[in-house]
Amino acid sequence: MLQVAYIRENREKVVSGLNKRRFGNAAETIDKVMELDDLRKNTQSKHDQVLAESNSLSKQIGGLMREGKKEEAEEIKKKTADLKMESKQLGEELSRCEEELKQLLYTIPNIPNDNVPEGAGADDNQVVYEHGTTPKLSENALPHWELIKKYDIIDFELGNKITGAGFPVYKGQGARLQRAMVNFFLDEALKAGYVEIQPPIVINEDSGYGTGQLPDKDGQMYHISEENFFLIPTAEVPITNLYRDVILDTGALPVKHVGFTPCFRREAGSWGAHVRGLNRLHQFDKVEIVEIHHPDNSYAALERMCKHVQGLLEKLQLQYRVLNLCGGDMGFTSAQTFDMEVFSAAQQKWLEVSSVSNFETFQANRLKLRYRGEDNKMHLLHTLNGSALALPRILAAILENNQSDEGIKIPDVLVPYTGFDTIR
RNA sequence: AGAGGAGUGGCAGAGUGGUCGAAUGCGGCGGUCUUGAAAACCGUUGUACCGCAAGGUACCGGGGGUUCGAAUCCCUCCUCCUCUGCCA
Repeated sequence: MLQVAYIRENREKVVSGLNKRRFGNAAETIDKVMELDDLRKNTQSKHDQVLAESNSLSKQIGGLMREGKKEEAEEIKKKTADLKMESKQLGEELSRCEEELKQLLYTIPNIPNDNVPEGAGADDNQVVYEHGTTPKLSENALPHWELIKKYDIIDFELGNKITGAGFPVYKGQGARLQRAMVNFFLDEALKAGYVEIQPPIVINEDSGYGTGQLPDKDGQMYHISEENFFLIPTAEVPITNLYRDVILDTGALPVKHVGFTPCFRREAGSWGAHVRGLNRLHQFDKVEIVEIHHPDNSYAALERMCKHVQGLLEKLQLQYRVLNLCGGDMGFTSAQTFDMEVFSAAQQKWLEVSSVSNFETFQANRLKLRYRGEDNKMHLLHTLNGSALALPRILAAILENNQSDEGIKIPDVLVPYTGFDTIR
C-alpha cells in the first residue's frame, strides 16, 4: 500500500507510474485519495476538539465529586450529553472516511521504478540476459508429461483420486529427485548467507493483508472458512509476515531468510492446453528467499538475488533468460521484477521458474515494518523476495532437456543428493 | 476438548472507576565524576494521527458495551499457564 504522504508529495510521479502500469483513471484516483484524506484530517480535527472538550468536563466533574459538590457536578453532566452525541457522530464519520480511504488505497498498485520498461503485457518484457544453448534432442523426444508416464515418476491420475486435478503424486525416483532439488536449493542459499525458516503453511487474514495477497488476490488462495485461515500461495507470505509490526535496529540489517514450503494456488479459471503437465499446479514445492533492507541498499540486493538464482540455473546446466518485466506485466505489489525463464526443449517454450522482486516500502507500509533513521524518526524498510527455485518447471525442463535413449540424465550437482545419475 | 488462572511500556512488575500514558526496578540514551572503565549520582527514554506552533486526540491482547469519566466493570474473540482428557 502506498503512503498517503508519499502520494501527496509525488503526485505527478505516482500518476505517471500508474499509467506505466496501465492502471485506468490514475489521475482521478489520486485526486480522490487526496480529497478523502483532506476530509479525514478535517473530520479528525473536529472529532478531537469535541473529545478534548468532553474530557475536560469529565475532569471537572471528577474534581467536584471529590469535593462533595454533587449538585454542581450534575449541572455539568447535563452539558456532556450534546458533546457525547456529537462525538459519536463525528467518530462514525471518521471511521467511514478512514475505511473508504483504506479501501481505495488497497486498489492502487505499487509504482514501477524508472528502470521498468514501458509495455502493456508479457510481449513487452525486456530480455536483459540470456545464457546457454538449446540441447539437440532426437526426433522422438517427448514432452515431460509423456516422460513422467514412461518412467513412472509422477502420477497425475493418483493425484486426481486422492485430491483432484493439479495435485500430482511423485513416486520413486521422481520423489527422490524432488527431495534432492529442495536440499540442493536450501544448501546453496545457506552458503549465500540466508538463515533457514520453516514457517507454517497456513496463515491468518492479517498475514494475507500484510504482504498484499489480500484483498487483491482473494480467490487465488485456498480458504479454510472454519478458522478463517488461508493456505499459503508462497513462503513469502509467512516469512515476510514474521516482521509484521516490527521495528528493526539498523544493526540487524539486512535480514536474509530462505524457506522451503509447499505452495497452494487455486489458479481459478486459468486452465487449458498450455498448462499441461507440470506447467501449472494447485500444489507445488518452492524454495523462497526473502530479504529486508535499508532503502539505500535494496536495489543492490535485488541484483544479488538475481545473481543467486542465475547461479542455480547455471549449476543445473539449464538454458535460461532474464526478463525485466514491463509496467503492464508486473505484480500488484512490486516496484521492479525480474523473471527467470528456462527453455523447455521438447515443448519449445520458455517456462517461468523464478520471479525476483523489490517491493520497496509497499509491503512494509502494510506490515508496519520500520527502522529508526539517523534523524531519529521512523522509516519504512524495503522488502524483497524471489523463488530460488520453484520445482515443477525446473523438473519439466530437466526431464525434457536431458532425455536420451539411455534415460534422463540427472544434473551433476544433484547426483550427490539423489544418489543416482540417471532416471531409467 | 473440559475446569481454573492470566495477558499492562524493550524486559520485569504495580495499579479494581476520576489528578493514570500509567508507580517502581532493570535495560537504553545523555551528563557529572574518572587517565580510562566500573560504581554512584542527575537527567532522559513508546507509537500513530491532527496542528505552523502552543498544544490536542487515540492506544494497557483484539473487537464491542456500561458510564459524565474505563487499564480498572460487563460481553465476545484471541493467546499463554496449570490440571483433566485425547493424540503424532
